[in-house]
Amino acid sequence: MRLSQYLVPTLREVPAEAEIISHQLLLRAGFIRKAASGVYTYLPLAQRVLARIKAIVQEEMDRAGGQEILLPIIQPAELWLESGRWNVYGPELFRLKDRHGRDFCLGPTHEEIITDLVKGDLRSYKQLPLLLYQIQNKYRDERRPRFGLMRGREFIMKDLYSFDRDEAGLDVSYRKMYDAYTRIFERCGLEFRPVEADSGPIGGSVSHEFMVLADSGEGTVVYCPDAGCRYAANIEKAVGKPIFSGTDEEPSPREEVITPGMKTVEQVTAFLGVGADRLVKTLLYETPDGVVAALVRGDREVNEIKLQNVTGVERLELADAEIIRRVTQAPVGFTGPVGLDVETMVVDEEVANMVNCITGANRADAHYRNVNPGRDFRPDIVADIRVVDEGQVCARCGASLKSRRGIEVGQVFKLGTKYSKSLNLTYLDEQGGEQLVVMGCYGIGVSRTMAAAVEQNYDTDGIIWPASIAPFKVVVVPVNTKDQVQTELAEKVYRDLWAAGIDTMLDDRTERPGVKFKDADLVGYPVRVTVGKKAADGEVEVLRRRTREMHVVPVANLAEAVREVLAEG
RNA sequence: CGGGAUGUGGCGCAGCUUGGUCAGCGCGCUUGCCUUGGGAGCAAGAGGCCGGGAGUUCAAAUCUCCCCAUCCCGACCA
Repeated sequence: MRLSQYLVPTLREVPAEAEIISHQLLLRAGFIRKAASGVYTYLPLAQRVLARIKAIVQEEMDRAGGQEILLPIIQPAELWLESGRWNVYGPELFRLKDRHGRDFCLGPTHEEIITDLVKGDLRSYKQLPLLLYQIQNKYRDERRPRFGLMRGREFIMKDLYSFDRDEAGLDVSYRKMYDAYTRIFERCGLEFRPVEADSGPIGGSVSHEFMVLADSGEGTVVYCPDAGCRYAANIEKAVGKPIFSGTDEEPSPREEVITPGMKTVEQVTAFLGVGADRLVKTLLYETPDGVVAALVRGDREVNEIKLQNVTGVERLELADAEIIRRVTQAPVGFTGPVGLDVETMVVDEEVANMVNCITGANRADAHYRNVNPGRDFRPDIVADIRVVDEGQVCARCGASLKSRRGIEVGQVFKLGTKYSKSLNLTYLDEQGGEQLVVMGCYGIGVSRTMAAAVEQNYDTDGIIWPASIAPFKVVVVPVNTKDQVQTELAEKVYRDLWAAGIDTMLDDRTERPGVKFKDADLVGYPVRVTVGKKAADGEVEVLRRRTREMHVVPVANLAEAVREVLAEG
């Protein structure tokens, strides 16, 4: 391609709307333009990067036995009504009507339509396992689109669905996908980590997320630094070793202490001169099934996802002051479990084993000392409901946990029979018996992966594409366009590189060299071939974008030299 | 959906408090000259219903009201 004719509208200044690096650089380097909030046009360079990522995904899906299909983006409401998600999905579902007033939606995901497809054509165990996938635009009317491609309303995603005859089959499919994902992100040149994840509203038993490590990530990965342990989980899911405090004491009689205006853990611990680990925080949550109390140690936070999982409630919202007053007869800050009347009392495992702890007294300006679980209050559920973050202790090996920010680029789920049961997806086994299909689903955010790659590969001058997904591997820059020797050699070099099978851009614009160098850095071609003064001697410079290592190479050896640099990523 | 902010040539912004002389700056773009190893210089140009509507006024980018769009901060997800 010739840059003089190729649409790469680079910007010198950072567009005001872009906050994070990938958004800024993709706009500045001429990869994307915004069409509407959370909706982007992919210009030629971006389209090429996406094509490379997709190709890697396709190769690995096919290698694992996947078969690619293309599903409709416009989906009829009937399927969604049948699965119940037409109402459950809420305002995030893009809905539309046709001219007859019939309801449709733009697919945010494809479980319904693919299950419907398989239901129609799957009869026998002989057809299993079946792995079907598609790569296409998906739509979610996000509350708040942000960070450019990271959280768009239109985005490109790969989804694979696995259909197996039993759990053992699902295990095999899941493993295949897990391995395929590892290969995909490795091939994309990303530093990532597979982590245990909560399966959330999609449901199912086991789930892993693939997180690209980057400070701009919206998620947090908690991991064990011990090389032999390798425990890693999303903070939503992470478990730690429970630490029991004060267990060496004998239970003492409960007593009330006056704590005027002491509403926060800090205030109470400072006032009473004890550590926060001796306090119990009691938080009230409003749910469709009534008020839920959640008890964690004073120095812990409640993990609402864990809480939701153990209580099984559909929604969960921190209670407001009015509800707290109604339930506890006290203002915010003095809630405690003693004599508390709630629908469900969930107690963190650390709290359940505490001796002589301090809690609110459900009375303004008062706390209790020497409260003892079991004796002074009775938990309905004892479970791990606390946030486990950096500094806590690894449940497996006892090391001190670390955490990092991450961008979720993929997630794999074991769905089991959740969907096949509700949609009655069955097959006939060898005995002619009807069996539920066991399913899994596996997603990769393709457009998000492109953005994540930028978040991880840039410097002050621009993007540094990993060679495997770069839009072009090489840019050829003649320094002086008035110098015929240089321009002719650049043309030859350009043709030679293409002939050698290396995707190359020729910067044939009549710009001064500085402009072309700046653009080359910004766009992020992994290799720059500079045709300058040494052109007369048949020599050019090969510059590696990432490290700025440069060597002078005779044109005859150029393709080989370029390949060597590219092999380094 | 709550909270905050912003909308002025392609991009980045000033002007708004104190209505009039206010349509302006830098970058980019076009043409010419010049220059050619890190976003050069000179000169001449093109380009804007000041987000939209309604009002106030002799007069509105500027004041008022309504709407729209966009971005940032909090609860969800790839």
